[in-house]
Amino acid sequence: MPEAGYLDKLNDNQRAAVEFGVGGEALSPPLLVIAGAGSGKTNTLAHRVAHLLVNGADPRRILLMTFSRRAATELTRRVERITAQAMGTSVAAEALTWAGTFHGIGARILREHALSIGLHPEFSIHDREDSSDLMNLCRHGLGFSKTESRFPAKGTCLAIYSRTVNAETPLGEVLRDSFPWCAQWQEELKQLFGAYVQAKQAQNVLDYDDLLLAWAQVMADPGFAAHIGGAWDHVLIDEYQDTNRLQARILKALKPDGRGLTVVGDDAQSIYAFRAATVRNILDFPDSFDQRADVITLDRNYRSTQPILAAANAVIGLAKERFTKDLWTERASGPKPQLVTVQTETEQARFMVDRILENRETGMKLKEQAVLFRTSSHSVQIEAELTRRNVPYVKFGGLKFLDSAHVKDLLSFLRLARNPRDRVAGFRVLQLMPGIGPKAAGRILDALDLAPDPRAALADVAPPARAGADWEGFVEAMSTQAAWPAALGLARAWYDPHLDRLHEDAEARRADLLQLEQIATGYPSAEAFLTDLTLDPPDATSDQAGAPLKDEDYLILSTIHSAKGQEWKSVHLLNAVDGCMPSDLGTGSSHELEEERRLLYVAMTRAKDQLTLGLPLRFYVTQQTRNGDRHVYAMRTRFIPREILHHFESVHWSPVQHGGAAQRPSPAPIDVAASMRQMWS
DNA sequence: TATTAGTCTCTTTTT
DNA sequence: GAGACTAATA
Repeated sequence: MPEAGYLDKLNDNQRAAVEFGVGGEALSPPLLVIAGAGSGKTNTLAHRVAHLLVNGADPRRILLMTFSRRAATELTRRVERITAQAMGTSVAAEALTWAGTFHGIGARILREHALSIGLHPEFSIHDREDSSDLMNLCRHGLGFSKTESRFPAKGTCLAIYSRTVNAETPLGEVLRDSFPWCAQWQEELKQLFGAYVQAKQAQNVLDYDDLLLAWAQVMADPGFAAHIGGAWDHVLIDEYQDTNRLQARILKALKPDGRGLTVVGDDAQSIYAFRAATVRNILDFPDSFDQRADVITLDRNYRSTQPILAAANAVIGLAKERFTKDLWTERASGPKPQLVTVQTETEQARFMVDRILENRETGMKLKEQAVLFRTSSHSVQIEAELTRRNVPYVKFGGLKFLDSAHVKDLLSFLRLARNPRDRVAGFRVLQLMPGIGPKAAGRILDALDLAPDPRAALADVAPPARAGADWEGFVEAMSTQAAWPAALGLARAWYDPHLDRLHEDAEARRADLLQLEQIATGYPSAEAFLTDLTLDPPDATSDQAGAPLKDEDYLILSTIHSAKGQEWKSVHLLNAVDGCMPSDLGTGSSHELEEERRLLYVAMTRAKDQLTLGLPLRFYVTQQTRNGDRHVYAMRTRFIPREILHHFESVHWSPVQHGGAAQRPSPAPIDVAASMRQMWS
């Protein structure tokens, strides 16, 4: 009998979730764990996996699907620790080979079985940007860019396509419910999507949706489904409230009777409906198998103090529909969350940074604090203030490393070298050379398309006169077969002169590319590198003020979406005003409005000890400049109405009382320290 | 045909 | 304040 002491620290419900159905003769019946914010969800899930291992489960036959790769890594790390404690020897985390996101696992399965399901094993994966570029090519090809009244933009087309696929809903319904202003284009869109799918197949590429769609489609074959599903005894899914119908269908096909299946989630934290996630998945889960799934609820919160939790409960308590109970905690002491009224966003930024540095003086590290916001662009003011006062920070969400032009250029070259039929990559790369525009690029790609061996055909292509010497270098770089990771060095050597010509700030961008090469050396192959980079791009861009070193202390800035699953001692939420929370784009249907409410709830429940909501009375809007006034007078968010205001402490702050607005605020202590260190480093 | 300058619209959250 | 499309120019 294995040592069971490792379960002692769990509470009764957590323990029930961990031990449910483990150790019996058969696989456990389906289990749904409703885990409220801060209820020890990850810990419970990790313990359940560890408990399975301790009871003899084979780690290679466990499938763990989480929302992000970061979550998967964290989970496997904890499993390793717990098993080490329980069994003395550690089950190597590498043995848990099947841990990742739905998309990541899908990509892996499709690649492994590519030949038997009619896919090319070297297919490339398009990220959203690439996908909308391809959609745009199709859109032009069909002549929809020249319609009399304006045809939906490429991004909108892709969003509509993506929703029909992920929600498994007919186009007509999607248009009616989510994109009513595009409803007149139904026939054209249908035609466009047909062309888009054809283009993807001809070019040997899959987009994000295909990773799920193709997976789901091969699972429709009972023999194949049994083969794939039989590879795992236990399937555990985290953040189940953020899965969509397509994902639910895959899950059902993997484990038709639900045995061995565990899903964990919290309907109050469902914030990805815009990506076709539906809370119905979690609500309908118990009844979707012959044997009804058991439900275990974790409602004890270990994270936040009572006043913070009370305020969060009050906010979510006003939701129209709700299925989980209020959370409770024994962390009684602590101040109420503060609602801080300031005049402008600039003042808000100044106040927040003051508060953050005050906290730091009392011993709270920057890393233990975070600034959260609804929209990536809301952070510009605070970023400026942090830079001015020399406070290091890292921003999550918003612009990614991969979104910058130079990184995309280089990766496109790499992709084109692997897969010369990848038209999006080709279109981009060719136009980097002077004298080649859309027309010439299209002509060259057409020639490659017709050739049986596109790589060889490249040498025969007549280059446009003006491309000249650049063209020769390009053909040479394309036809050189280099081993990995030397191939990336080769690509960079090719790109280098173009970088100088195209960008003013070539030096900064060159540093990014060097960093990319560093990352690349950690991967065994170009495929693995490109796939990983597309499915799980690095968050931070390096051109931000002093990209902090790993061991240095830095503040976290994050969108609320990217803050999922995290926690900090002190959380500062920007712009708790109507128009930002809820976003004025998200107030269309009550459906969307409820999601915005949950978003506020998620933000508030990230805080352990201190929660501050900023309330600028006036903020600038970039919208509706034609109406003249560049700013708007804001109201407190509608999600904190007067009835629940007593859960908060209202504060007015103005720079005059706090050191004076006229004189320059004296530099913060950290400023001095940092610059002194810099003198000698 | 490529490039540039100028006018227009739309602006979230992410795998 | 950027991307998309158009018109004018090299």
